[in-house]
Amino acid sequence: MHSSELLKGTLQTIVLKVLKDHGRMYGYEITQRVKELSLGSILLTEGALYPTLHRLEAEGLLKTETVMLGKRIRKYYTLTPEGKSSAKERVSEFVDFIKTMGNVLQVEMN
Amino acid sequence: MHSSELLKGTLQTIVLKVLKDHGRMYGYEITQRVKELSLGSILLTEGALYPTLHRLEAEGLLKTETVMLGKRIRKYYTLTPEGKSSAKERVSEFVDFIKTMGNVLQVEMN
DNA sequence: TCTAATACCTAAATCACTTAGGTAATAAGA
DNA sequence: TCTTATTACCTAAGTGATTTAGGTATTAGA
Repeated sequence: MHSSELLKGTLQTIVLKVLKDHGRMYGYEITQRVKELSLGSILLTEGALYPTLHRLEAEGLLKTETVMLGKRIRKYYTLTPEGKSSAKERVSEFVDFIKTMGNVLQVEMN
Repeated sequence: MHSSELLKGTLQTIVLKVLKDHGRMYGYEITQRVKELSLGSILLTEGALYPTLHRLEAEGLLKTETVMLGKRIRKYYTLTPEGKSSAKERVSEFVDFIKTMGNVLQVEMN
């Protein structure tokens, strides 16, 4: 049961931060890791994930490494230096956003 | 006005909760209140707000009262009982979402 | 053996929100 | 007093991230 509407706009932040914390990862692995970390509540769809990975790569935030496992292709993604600072920036943006929302909604979040 | 992308999906929650906390309000007043509470970082656009108010009303979460101030129209919105429970539900959904994001992004939010 | 899971991908459709208008009354300022 | 800013409502076309709905193919498990 994922928080559908609220999740919008967070995909890039999630991908960048998860890659920052776990290092080299491939697409499918990211979906599984996020599922784990969110206790099953965030299920990234591949239709959103892959285009996002490609976009982040095109923007120079990620670099790829294609590996063959037998006959199966696997594309590993790693943060570039710009990707790392972008990850940090996006997370702090998110934290700011949460603080602001805490004020607006008058809720304590801890 | 920073976190534009992150704000998506939060408009209904904001409107419902602000109305719950402040009682009877009109559209323009909501934009001003949210601006205040967010210290200027959340500026609701009227193009998003008014259709949202109309939708919430159509769904039975808000009821309206039109008042004439001299020659000027003002439409006050109040939560219906369903609106009140919906506000509570959406806020707790948001809090859950934040907790989940805290786990995924590995950040403490307090 | 055949289904589930792994693993990559694209593209049309969706829909909340932005952008860009519109009308009009009132307050403030030059 | 004229003009601009602010208040106050509204709609509709365009945008763009995400969903939905496909596609291909390998490997593990029942």
